[in-house]
Amino acid sequence: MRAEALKGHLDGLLLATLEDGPQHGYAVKEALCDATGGKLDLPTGTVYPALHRLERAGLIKGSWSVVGGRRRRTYELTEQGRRSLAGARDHWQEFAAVISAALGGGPWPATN
Amino acid sequence: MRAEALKGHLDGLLLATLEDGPQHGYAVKEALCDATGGKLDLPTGTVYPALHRLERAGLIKGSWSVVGGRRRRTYELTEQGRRSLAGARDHWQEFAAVISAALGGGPWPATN
DNA sequence: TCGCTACATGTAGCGTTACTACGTATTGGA
DNA sequence: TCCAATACGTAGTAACGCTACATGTAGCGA
Repeated sequence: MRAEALKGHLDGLLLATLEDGPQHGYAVKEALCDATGGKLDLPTGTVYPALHRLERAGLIKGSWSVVGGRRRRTYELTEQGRRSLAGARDHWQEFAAVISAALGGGPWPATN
Repeated sequence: MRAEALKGHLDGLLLATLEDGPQHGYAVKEALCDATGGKLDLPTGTVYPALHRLERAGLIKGSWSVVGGRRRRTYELTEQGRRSLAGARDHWQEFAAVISAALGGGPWPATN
């Protein structure tokens, strides 16, 4: 699955991945891949810039560490990031309902 | 609702609007607005270029006419457009399921 | 020891696409 | 007469995920 259609939704996915505890960038990518059964295998050139963007926006907070000789940048949600994640979920619900309604052709539960 | 998050999904919506019969551009925009309870009120600067794009791609076919002194460009689905619409619906179902799974936090019926 | 793979991070430049802002023109109502 | 709605269009901008590349370590097999 191409992530091109993700435009505007990727941030929420990354935040959701960090919800259960701090992760470093590579682990976030892997977790996202696992959570979707390998259907969302994002290139690192997508993940890292997105994480930088989230950090600049104050939604996540990163810190360097070294594990097994490899440097890692571990990210965790900020309070603002947690609120943003809740907003992203609401937004997604509405977005999905709207698109499903307009796209039609399939029985999608538009009720919410 | 901003259409920014639409990236990659708008084409399918436009095709779906034309599925029940030919429409001119402005009517497509209005129909999309109605179908979503006013939540998807696209600017004309989004709709017209998108229709041109779809026509160039051979998914819709346009023809000029004059109604009530106003010129209209009426579009209808091509056979290729019909197939593309079916593909867009499939793609949306999978996309929505994947995002819902990864975003979590809400009971979304991933079964379909 | 050499080379490969996985891990781990990063940047530069590109392409797509929806957006804003504007321009043109007709009809019809205030 | 002015303005809103209808109806079409383009130019330029911005966002953002992508490709491609660069860097470096750890661990394994040949």
